[in-house]
Amino acid sequence: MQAEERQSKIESYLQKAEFATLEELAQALGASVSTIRRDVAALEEKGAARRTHGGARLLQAPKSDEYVFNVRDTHQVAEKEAIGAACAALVRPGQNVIIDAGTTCFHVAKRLDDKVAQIITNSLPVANLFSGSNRHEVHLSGGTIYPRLGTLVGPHAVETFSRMHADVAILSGSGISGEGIYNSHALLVDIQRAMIAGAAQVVFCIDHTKFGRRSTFFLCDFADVDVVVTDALAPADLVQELRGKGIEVVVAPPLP
Amino acid sequence: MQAEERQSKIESYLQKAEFATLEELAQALGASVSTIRRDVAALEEKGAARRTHGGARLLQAPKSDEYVFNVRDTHQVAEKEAIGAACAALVRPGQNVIIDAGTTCFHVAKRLDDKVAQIITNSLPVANLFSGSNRHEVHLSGGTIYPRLGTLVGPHAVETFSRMHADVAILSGSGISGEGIYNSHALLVDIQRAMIAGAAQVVFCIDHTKFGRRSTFFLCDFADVDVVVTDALAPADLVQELRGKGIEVVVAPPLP
DNA sequence: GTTAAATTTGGAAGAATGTGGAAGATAATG
DNA sequence: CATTATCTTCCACATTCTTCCAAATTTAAC
Repeated sequence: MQAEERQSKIESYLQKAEFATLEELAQALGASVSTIRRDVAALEEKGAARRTHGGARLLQAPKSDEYVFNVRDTHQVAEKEAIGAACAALVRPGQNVIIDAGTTCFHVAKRLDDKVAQIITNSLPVANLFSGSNRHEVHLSGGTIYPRLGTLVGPHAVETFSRMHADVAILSGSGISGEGIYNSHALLVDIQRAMIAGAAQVVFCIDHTKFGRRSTFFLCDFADVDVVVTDALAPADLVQELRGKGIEVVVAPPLP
Repeated sequence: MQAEERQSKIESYLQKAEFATLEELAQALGASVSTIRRDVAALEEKGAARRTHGGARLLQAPKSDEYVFNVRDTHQVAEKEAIGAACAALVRPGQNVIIDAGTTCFHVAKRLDDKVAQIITNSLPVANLFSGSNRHEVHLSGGTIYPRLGTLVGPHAVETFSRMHADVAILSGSGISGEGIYNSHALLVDIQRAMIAGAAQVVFCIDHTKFGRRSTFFLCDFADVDVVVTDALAPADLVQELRGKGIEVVVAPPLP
């Protein structure tokens, strides 16, 4: 195996795990501890990881903070809370909703309260949020847990959504441009497409930092989208452009 | 485990518990009190926690959005912990296991550590337990959350298990008599039957208070059961009777 | 296609650091 | 004030790091 390939595998291992011992990495990649040590040193040099005694740790939050489920480390909390409140206000009492994984959608879930009775999600944090409540019926998709993010992924998850239907689907993405909406995780794209197909109304919650950005995977174009909820800092020209395409754009006012 | 990882785990433990004794942390993380003391000192240095006599406390009030599950639990804790340890000892490294919902099985899960790589469950607490670990692949069944218990039930859950296979299934019940094993929740019985059908070896963890009791629903007879794990207070005559039927009965010694 | 140079890899020896426990000092509790 | 628990400080031991070297692999040259 090439050194570069190994290093990129170490990176993605750390993306998932946050920490890893050299021993662990050596075993996972089939290389010696010495080699891994050198690789980790190179990654540190490059600024991609930090060396610790006995291992390595992720230096910075993974490239898309969107799916990291640690509220402490999240950015744009105020904006996301505002978006959460505005988006929850769009939901009419009694509707059943699909809620995507990710911090932005989690903030919507927090604001839903007793408005909705049925919730369908692939997010462990959302499931935990409602798990104690007997006023909600929560359907959790099956699937494999993506570590650290608490998101259920894989074919089971896709299948669940392709067989369920809801009045509203609340989703998020990691980029939005004139062409459509993007996401940075390949595993999530299939799931989100199934969510979109299964919902009568599709709402995307996207904070201003994602505007004008295209990330790795194209998710859908605007024909599939009914509403976009964003915050007050979203660029006015792009908002205007979206409205021109017939999308309802809700700009969430900052919360007091 | 490396120092940084341990410290980060201490942080998230404190997020859940707000306060923790060093003893408690040492036990939860499998390190000595001395080491934990040093870690907590480092966290204080960093400004992430505050040292107190005998333990550590969170600096700021816990964020309500944290990914939460209960650290402390219910009745017969000592017995359940003993059963958990004894049952986990039965699992051979590298096997993949199905884990049932319920507190007894949760204690087994806590003791599995790195022994198993693949875990299949319908329990939210078990899923949360492993959700941060990169060393485990956790498959969560789909289904509807049964509120109080954090258990996934319903046709989706049954279907998941009827399509998956494992080396060992670890289950619990609410009653055991000469005829077989019982459970008090109708919704769980179908799921447990699917778990049994999908596993090469079936292990039941049943504490002594359940012996000689029959509860509402008959789950299975002893033809389906390979091993029963119970605690030292289980009535000797019933244990003998089970052994007479060819069941391997493991009586867990009390933990020191 | 073969040989030589350069690079990468895996491992070993001593240095550095982390870990667990013990003894006495200090603080909490009744 | 006596008793218990916890803290500090220290030490032996274990793990990991650095540095070096030989073998293996890749690249370059002929």
